[in-house]
Amino acid sequence: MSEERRLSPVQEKFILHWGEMGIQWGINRTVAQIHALLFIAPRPLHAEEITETLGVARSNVSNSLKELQGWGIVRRVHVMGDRRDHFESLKDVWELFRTIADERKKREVDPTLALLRECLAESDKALVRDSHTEGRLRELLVFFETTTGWYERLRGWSPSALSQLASMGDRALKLLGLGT
Amino acid sequence: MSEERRLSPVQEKFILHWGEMGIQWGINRTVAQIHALLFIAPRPLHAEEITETLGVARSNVSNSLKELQGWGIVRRVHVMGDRRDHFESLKDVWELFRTIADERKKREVDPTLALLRECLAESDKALVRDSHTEGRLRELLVFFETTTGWYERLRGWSPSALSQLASMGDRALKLLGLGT
DNA sequence: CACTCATTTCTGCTCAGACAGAACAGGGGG
DNA sequence: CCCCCTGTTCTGTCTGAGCAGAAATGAGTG
Repeated sequence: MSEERRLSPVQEKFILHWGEMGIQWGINRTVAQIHALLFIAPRPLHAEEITETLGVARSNVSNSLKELQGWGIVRRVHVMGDRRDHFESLKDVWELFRTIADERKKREVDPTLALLRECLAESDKALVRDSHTEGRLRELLVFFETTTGWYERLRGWSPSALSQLASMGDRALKLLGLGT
Repeated sequence: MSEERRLSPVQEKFILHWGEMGIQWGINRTVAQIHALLFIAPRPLHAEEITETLGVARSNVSNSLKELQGWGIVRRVHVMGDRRDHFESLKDVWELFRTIADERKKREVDPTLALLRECLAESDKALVRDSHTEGRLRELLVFFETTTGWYERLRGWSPSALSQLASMGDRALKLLGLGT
């Protein structure tokens, strides 16, 4: 029973903060906390450990883990000699955030693109044209198309390439003849 | 009374979608809907119009407008010969999202950076070092430092420079000798 | 084939955030 | 100077997400 792994003050602080951050970004607090715990855990944890460590109900942990797996940032692993499922987070930070970004794009940006195209199509065949609204929506569409196109190219680049590019800063722009 | 401006189906569709999107990103539905309405409105609207158009309480509109102003994406304007406050959204899409990104960075990313540094500092002087947690947090810190540094450089660039860079795609990388 | 252990699903409760309506404040204009 | 128009703040209600505990499912073992 109760291996009772106590969190260090630093760990607790981080997990609590991560939970609050989650809320700001539309992610359930417990889900975010569990992810934070798995992220700093030195080994895969099983549900019972999570339950005890965070003080939430087992069912809550179960559902939250399912959601995290749905996001693709937590996966089930098996530990030899233990029947229980264990869970671990993606550990590579770049991969982690790329995965989250991919998923958010799929869930939120793509449907928005679809909706904007739909709206513009309907607007086209409407009896009373509303060119102002149309213009606004078109600008939004261009924005999302441009940025997602950009993201899709970027996401394939290696972290090192990205960070090199970042560290080059404005020099990169000059090289490319894109100075402001 | 009741100028009763009715929304077109397209407008309604867009506003409702924008509201749902808001929720996904941790923004109140009504707040997002009001923003959507102001974004597509051809002229500044006063609170009463918003109340009627969206069918929400006046107080709700008042508070939501205050929040939108806090985000810096809606501002009060005065219309000649009308004592009532009128409100309009930022119309330039790039500026709009840059403003939102700036604000989210200030509210969420910067505090996270501060917290991670705090955690690492505390971890440094702890009696029992937890090098694993420390490592994870350090990686997160590097990630946030890198990406925010990158954002801070990028945010000054003109939309046209950004879209040119995007359209260049991988060629840009090759030019910079950063190919994967 | 029953029993145990692990996990998921179901059910109902709880509470925080969202909201409406009322009360309040104030500032022009008649 | 008073009253009306506009906007804000306050207060109570309500809804839905979040959650705990119970029940159900399943999987492995003796």
